[in-house]
Amino acid sequence: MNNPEFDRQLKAIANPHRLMILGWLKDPARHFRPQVDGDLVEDGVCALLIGEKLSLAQPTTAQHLKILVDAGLLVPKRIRKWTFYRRDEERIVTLKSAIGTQV
Amino acid sequence: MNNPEFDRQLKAIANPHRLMILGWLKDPARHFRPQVDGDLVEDGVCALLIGEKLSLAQPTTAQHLKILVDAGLLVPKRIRKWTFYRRDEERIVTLKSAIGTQV
DNA sequence: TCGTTATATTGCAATATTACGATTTGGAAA
DNA sequence: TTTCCAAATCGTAATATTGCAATATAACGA
Repeated sequence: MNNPEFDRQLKAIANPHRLMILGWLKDPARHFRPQVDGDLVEDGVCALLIGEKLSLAQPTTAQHLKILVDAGLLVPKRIRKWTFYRRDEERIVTLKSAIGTQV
Repeated sequence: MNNPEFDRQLKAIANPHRLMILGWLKDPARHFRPQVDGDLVEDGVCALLIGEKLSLAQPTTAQHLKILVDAGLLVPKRIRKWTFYRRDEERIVTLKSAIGTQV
């Protein structure tokens, strides 16, 4: 019943900015301009572009991304100078299913 | 996209104590002893019994219940001296569906 | 009316969350 | 190496959340 990871995931999605990030990353090509390095879909979206769209300072964006990564909902991938983020669809499906049974 | 009610509902379920309340109220007869007034299923569960099971002070329990009621997930019903709480299954289904599409 | 019981409200402390500026780290280019 | 850029971390302020004690309100019963 008392599942710390589940609780961390619920807290992770209980924020409008982080919900927006998750929403945009469902279809990166639709929401972000092409990147020089890293494929939008394969590798994910550069933290810089996400922060730009959020209109939040860089450390704040980094913090939100960390919360989503720590919750297991996003996968980070470092390529050269940048960190790209994509959804972990499997974990997200599992989370939704847990919400379905536990809420 | 920016839906204040949806955000309030996500915050409401992002707490272990409130998750427990929602879980117990799925099958009140399984988790609570019979009540003198008010049918466990029809009317809901008395705040006293919920607080007892939570092992939290009465004002804290009342606060958690208020957050769930304000989010539209619980329905309160005052009968005589007591307030009974039951799940608003319709709103909860709608919330789950919104999580399904928005997360 | 008075006392008791159940719930709600208020005030407050401890902690968590969210935001930012400043600084550090890691990698790439000059 | 030095410089530059992206990201991460640190320190801190503002605000929100969570808990409790004290008190108020509402409903009942004697």
